[in-house]
Amino acid sequence: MQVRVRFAPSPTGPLHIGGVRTALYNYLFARQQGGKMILRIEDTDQTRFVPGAEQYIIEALTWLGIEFDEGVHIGGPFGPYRQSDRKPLYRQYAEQLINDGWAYYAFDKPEALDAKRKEYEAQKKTFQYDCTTRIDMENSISLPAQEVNRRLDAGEPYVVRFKFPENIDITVHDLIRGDVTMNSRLLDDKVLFKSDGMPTYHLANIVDDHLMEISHVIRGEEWLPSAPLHVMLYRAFGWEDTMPQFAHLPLLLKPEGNGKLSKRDGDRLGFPVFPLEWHDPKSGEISSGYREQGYLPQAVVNMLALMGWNPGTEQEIMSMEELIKLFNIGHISKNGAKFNLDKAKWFQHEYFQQLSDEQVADMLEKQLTEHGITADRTYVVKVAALMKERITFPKELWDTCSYFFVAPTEYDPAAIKKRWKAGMTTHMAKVIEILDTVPFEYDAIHQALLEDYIKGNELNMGSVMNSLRLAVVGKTVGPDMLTLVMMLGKSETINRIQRAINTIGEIEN
RNA sequence: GCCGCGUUCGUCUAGUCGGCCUAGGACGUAAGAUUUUCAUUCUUAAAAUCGCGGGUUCGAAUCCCGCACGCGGUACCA
Repeated sequence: MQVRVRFAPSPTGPLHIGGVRTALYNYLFARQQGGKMILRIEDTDQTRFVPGAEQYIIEALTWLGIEFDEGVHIGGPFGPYRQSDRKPLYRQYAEQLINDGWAYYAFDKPEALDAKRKEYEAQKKTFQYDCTTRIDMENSISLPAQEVNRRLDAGEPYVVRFKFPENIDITVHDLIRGDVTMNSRLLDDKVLFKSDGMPTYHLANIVDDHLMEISHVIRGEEWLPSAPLHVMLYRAFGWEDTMPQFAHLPLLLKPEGNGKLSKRDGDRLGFPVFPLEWHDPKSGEISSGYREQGYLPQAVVNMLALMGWNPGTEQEIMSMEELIKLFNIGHISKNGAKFNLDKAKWFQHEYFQQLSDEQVADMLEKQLTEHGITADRTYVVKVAALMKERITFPKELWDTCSYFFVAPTEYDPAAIKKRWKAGMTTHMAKVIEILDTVPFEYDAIHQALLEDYIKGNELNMGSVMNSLRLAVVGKTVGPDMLTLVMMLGKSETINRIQRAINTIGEIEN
């Protein structure tokens, strides 16, 4: 049997990171099984449509390297792949269910249903449209056939509801959780077909999954409660023998406390919950994205893959290719996972280190341009190589290595206090003298400055070298001091030291 | 309320049909080593009486029952 899986988001806004994980798991499974990955847009709720959301979804998954074989953006033999484009298709299936006694027309107005719910609520009960209450409502079961036909002919709005059998156990076999059984008595007669002529999710997803020959439905746990309905639908249509297998994924939880990860949490705790930055077309609100924060797509993929799944070994760093090889549904965990920012950063750091010097140089060059600086490519690459291991995000580049390109204009007061001791101006003047007289080569300077001058005079290595660093860099962080001096060149280094001597001056302590 | 799912170090988790678990790894944390500084790297440590209570068994994190807690669902939303 050909494995065919689908990712079926609703274009109601930016794709949530939990949705991204669902897409990823579908993708990994499809690739590993040599199957097909399909993108289907579930836009049956026209009131929730958000412009740009569909494009966002495609762009986000493309950025992450999650590719499709068929879908709304590339077509395929089972199209169309947007449910609104399949609208004419669904009515006949709803009618088929009615004709076979699996569904019925219901004419209840939304206000009438609301009133009913309130009435029940007043008695501390919950109204449910089911086998015990449908006889009291306005539908083709409670109303005489004549009346039903009259209303239909008169064009009265109606919905189609599923007619759950009264008391049967329905078992859903879930690949992650095993058998889950629910009794039909507790399930309500869900609306299958809405009065606006569109199907609900329940009808559309069964019809489409069947027509598109989907073999495995891998989706979020929030669908588990309605899975029995879906199983019943397959049964009602007579498609049970080709029904897809189900796997309900655990939820992604917020980092603190409990509950589903939401947009708010991300903004509050300083990490994105969306793959890409999102500009809300209505409110104008901007939500940050992993891409814009500088996360590498491989890092996001790797991190997401391990939130709810593991390869069964202790390996944690895995490329997409390895994930595809190693992925298996059996190792998906049952419990929800809390998002952990530190771990996300760790993955990012790991993948950032795998970048080539050239790639980091590209990032750095872009930032230099923003600061109006042009520099020699070879020099930029050298800086990139030196700085790479010290940072996690591209945006840290400029802040941590600007001194390679511009002289410091101020000196860290804390560092002055700690390192610039009495007599330091004399030592710095001596450093200038050494740089000026000794051949400007790493080993020669090293010998003259570190060995002969500092060690020879039993000076404090930490103090002198850090003061030198303070003078040249402006603060006491950075790569190997002499490497830096060699890169800056003789005159630039001397100028910087001289300026520091003039600016900081002699300290008495 | 009702229904369903879940519950192992702070976090992600290993643990697949009971014994090799005096519960392993990773992130984070702490200490140390290396380094002229920072970062990296390396070493070590602390950290879960396996939600609680009962069983079953020679033996349970692993099986059964009850309870608690958390989450999800309970829309003409997906």
